[in-house]
Amino acid sequence: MSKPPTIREVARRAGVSVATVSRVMNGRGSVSERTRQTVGEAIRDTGFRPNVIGRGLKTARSGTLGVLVPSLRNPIFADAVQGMERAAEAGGYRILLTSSNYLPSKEVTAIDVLLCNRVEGLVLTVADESASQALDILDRSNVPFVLVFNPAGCTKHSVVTIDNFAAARDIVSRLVRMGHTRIAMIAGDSEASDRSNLRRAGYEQALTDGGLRPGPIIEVSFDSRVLERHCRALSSCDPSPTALFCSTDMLAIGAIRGFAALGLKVPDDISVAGFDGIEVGQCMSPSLATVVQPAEEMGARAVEHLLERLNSGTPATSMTLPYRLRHGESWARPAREDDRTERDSGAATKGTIRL
Amino acid sequence: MSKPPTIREVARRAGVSVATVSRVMNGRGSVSERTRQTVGEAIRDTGFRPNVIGRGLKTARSGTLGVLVPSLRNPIFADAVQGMERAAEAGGYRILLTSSNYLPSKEVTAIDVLLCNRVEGLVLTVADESASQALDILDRSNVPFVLVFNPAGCTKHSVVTIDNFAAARDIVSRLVRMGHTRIAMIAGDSEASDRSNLRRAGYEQALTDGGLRPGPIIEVSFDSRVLERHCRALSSCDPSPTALFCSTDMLAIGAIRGFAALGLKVPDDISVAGFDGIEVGQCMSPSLATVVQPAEEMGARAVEHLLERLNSGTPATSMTLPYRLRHGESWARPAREDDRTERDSGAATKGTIRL
DNA sequence: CCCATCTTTGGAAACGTTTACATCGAATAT
DNA sequence: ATATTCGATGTAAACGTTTCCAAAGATGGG
Repeated sequence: MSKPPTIREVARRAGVSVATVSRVMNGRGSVSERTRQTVGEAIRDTGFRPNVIGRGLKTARSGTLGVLVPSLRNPIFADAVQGMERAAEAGGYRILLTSSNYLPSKEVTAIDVLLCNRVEGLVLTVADESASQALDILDRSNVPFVLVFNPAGCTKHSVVTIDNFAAARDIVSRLVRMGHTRIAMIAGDSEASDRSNLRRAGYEQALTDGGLRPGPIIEVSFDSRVLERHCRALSSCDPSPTALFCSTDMLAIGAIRGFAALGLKVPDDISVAGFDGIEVGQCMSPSLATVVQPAEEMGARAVEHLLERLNSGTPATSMTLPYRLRHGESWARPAREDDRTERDSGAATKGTIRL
Repeated sequence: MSKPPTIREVARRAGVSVATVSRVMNGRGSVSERTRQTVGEAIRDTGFRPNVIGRGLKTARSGTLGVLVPSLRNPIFADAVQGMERAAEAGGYRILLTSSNYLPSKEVTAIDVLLCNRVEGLVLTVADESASQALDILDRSNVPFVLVFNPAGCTKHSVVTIDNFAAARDIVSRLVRMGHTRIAMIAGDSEASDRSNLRRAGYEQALTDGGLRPGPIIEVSFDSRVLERHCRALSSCDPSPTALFCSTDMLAIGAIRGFAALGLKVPDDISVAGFDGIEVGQCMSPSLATVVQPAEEMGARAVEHLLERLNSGTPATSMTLPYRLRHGESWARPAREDDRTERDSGAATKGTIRL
């Protein structure tokens, strides 16, 4: 376990001072061609790798960005992190990765750890922007940060997001225009997510616009994978919904699976629409109709904006990227004639079901 | 942009020396209860956060682990990284994340960056263990590392993996026992992956064991998403295969999608089996029959083993975790009677097709 | 009451860099 | 030839910690 060589050993070997070696490495200051060569050889011979910790201490720059996401197990975040990594690498930065598992308490400790590591900036997704203790800490910290996915609530923060409300409204409107009248929703636990709330509001707006009543809404814990129970509850409503909007693709996929387990066919028996646009959605059968968030791009843009703030002092800015609807085989016009014509007949189950 | 407070300011505020503050923070050395209180208050008042860079320089410990994976866009790696993050956090370590996009050249530069950052250890997945320049660099570096997913080739490295050969053989044997006689394979670019090669070997072994000839093998670029072309090529073989084994779930999902686009039903017209066990596989319809790698656990175990080597000097060790077969709706007995009985009739297309 | 021991504390060096400043020789301008 | 400038290089301080060592005060046994 021999220690790696230091700049001092390189200097000794090249017969110059450490300052000169440093100048050669960073290309700053003037160095004669001859010494530049000599030093270069010494670096190669010794296998010297500059210690960025030592450098960071002196320059007060760590060269790292902190990233905090709820979980990499949801591809939407994995994709975003992939984009962040790409952009960070392009900018010469490294990524310190943490995850919160959707727990606000872990958000706080993670932020704390990242700040101790003197990340130069952060990109993060919090459960609820308006009530995040983690953001309070960050606000006090003087370290610039960019939120991803979180809605652009207040203008003082940099945010890269899409219009969750409009997107949800749009896709649910599609269902309405297809002729669906009883449209249910499965929403991720709303306490845990400001996004989920906005999507739910968009859903309700679309129904109102269409002269329909919000159908049953089922709230599920955020990382639910098994949704048979919830699907059963939906299908046993009378009359049962002909369409279902889920606040994330992961939930939508679970729901399609749940319906299948109950012997219900999607979209023949019920249409399903998701939200996120994760890649597997379009690879499965039926392919998932959904709102596509450009997750990887969002991650990349977030980092790019962060680096601009860091390097050029650009002010904090919010970016609302375009989303798009992706059509899929998971939705269709309702099968039965009466489902297609009936409007606001009043029988739809209302209110929120908690399971 | 005021600088964060340093230990010196805390010391001044508490009226003690920096040494004492350091002792309070680290709980080392003896400090009277009274000063411990005073210092604690000073820390809280100033909002002091110890600068781990300064600490790292002195202690020669960065508190970070480097992680290198091909891409987070494949959930198998995202899951593994999630496991690594969890284990690292539990051990008081941070994760420096890089990705290679399956490019050996990026593997090298990423490793270099991580070493400059003085990671205390690494967890990585390389394209090909036996020919990885990145591993050569690491071998020379004295920094302990653990491979994940890569086959346990030589014993000198720590590896956390499954038996790729046996797993592939087992799942393909299932297809054979179901009665399939013409079983094709779609394999990720074998130059890029030692795993893919092993899985292919397992596939061939299963067929040989069953007295069958290897069917057509199609090699595709590793990150292929669109597989219609390849599916078309398979279905136009005469006689066409009744089953398909894919070297990753992502490929299998793409293939199922591809067949659907051609109007072919899985498993009615062709059975499909995957490899990896990513979560979405069991949520889609048809659910994907596959080999399940415990990705998250593998990541966690890799980090745990690494930390043990780091902290207790445990020697490098290989860990081959159990895999399991997950049955799914994507496979079934072949439909036509002749497909079920025919053995080695010799008509199966042979050799590797490159698309 | 003194010496030995132990607890508590502070001073200062070190970790590996960068960089402001000083130095020195050579080249250019006058 | 001298003054001036400039290029190349070295010296040393600084970044924020930890930790070795010494010192000072407290405690207690004799």
